[in-house]
Amino acid sequence: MKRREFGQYCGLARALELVGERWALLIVRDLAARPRRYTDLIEGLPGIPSNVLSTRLKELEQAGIVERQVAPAPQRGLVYTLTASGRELEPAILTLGRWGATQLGEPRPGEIVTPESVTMVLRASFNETAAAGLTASWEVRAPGLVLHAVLTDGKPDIGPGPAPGDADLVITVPLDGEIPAYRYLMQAMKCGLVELAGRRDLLDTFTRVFTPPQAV
Amino acid sequence: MKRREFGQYCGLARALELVGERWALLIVRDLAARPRRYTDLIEGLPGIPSNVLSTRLKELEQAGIVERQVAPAPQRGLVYTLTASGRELEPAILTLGRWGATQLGEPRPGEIVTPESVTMVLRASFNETAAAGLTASWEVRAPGLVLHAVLTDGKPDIGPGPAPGDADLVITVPLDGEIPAYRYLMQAMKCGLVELAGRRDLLDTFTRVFTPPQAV
DNA sequence: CCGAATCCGCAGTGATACTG
DNA sequence: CAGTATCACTGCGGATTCGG
Repeated sequence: MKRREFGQYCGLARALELVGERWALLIVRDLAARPRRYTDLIEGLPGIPSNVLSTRLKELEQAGIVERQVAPAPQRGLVYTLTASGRELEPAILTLGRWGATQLGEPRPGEIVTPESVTMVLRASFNETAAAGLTASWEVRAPGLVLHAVLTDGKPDIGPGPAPGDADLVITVPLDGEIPAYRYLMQAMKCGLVELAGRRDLLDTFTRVFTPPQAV
Repeated sequence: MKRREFGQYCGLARALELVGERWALLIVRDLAARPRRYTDLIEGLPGIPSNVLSTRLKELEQAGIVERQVAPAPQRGLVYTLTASGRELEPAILTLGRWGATQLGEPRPGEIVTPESVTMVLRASFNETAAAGLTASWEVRAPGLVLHAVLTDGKPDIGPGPAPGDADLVITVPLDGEIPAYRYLMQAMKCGLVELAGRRDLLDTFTRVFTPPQAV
């Protein structure tokens, strides 16, 4: 399985050799949100051919970016996880995603939103300065979507699924239809078109902490 | 020329649709260093097929990332430049390149280094904190390579070619052979195996300003 | 059901040659 | 110098099949 090379001794070229193939960075993004099984990945990557996913996972495993593990406690089966160097890709993914977000425009027909993509946008929108020193937890709910964001002394834990323990504030965005994109979630929050349960004063904190300095 | 899509309303997916095709980000990297002509690009991207370069440039132009211009003063001809949104890709390129640099290992046989790639590594290595408030200029020379780095009150101008005006310090790295990779340049500087012309005290400043906090 | 492997048609790519 | 043109090849997309 000889991989195609760029012939340059350059960090960018090497990065593209390792994660530049089609679908590769999207797979890493999904795994950065949380460990996933093969079929979870298929579901979160609309239209990926199963043979391509299989090939990418092997390449990423060989590159030391992805690990294949037997799932721990309840559900057994195989899960794919990022290794340490895979996790170090997160800043690159977030930075590239921030740029892409400026090019998004309106959703095109058929384009979907997944919990993993919203998770990464939420991480990309995290404003370290605004969060400094804060401790609080939120749970965001919308159709097909539950996310948690926990701040511990300014350090974020942002991911899909409910907050561990009880969230200080549960924000429910009462929209219809499919999973809404992050921008529509934030729009609803800033207009107050949300249902709150818990410390209502933390809604404003949330929008400030999850709006990047340069805006998305 | 229908472009392949990922079917996700997500910044990362959109970014990959726009600059995820083979060679695209390397072309953007070369143009981020300085405007280049078609044949300059061919020369700086070892092994790129000319038809692929041609196709990519058209796609990038249509995406509003690259502009085709008639060269200004002396040499006439066509040059390709980044648009504003193309220039906004630079943080993403630098971040991805920093990750790739951690995966580089030793140069593989036949891998080359180009002035554009070294320029981008120099920009990626810039340490804003260490540079704060400084004003100074350097010129780095090595076989096949001349770079300038100008600091004005902490603001960097880093690119290929000699410094505008006279550099405060000219650092010549006396190596043989092809263009050396950035890491070898820095190694030589930190060991003092360089020739200096100008304010010799600025050598140490240079190595501090161009070593990122987490090291490359 | 999960986790793939296999087969096929086609589009994107690589290599080379050629042209305004 | 700045690209087209041609053609072989391979990776990708789509579907189906297969073993645990």
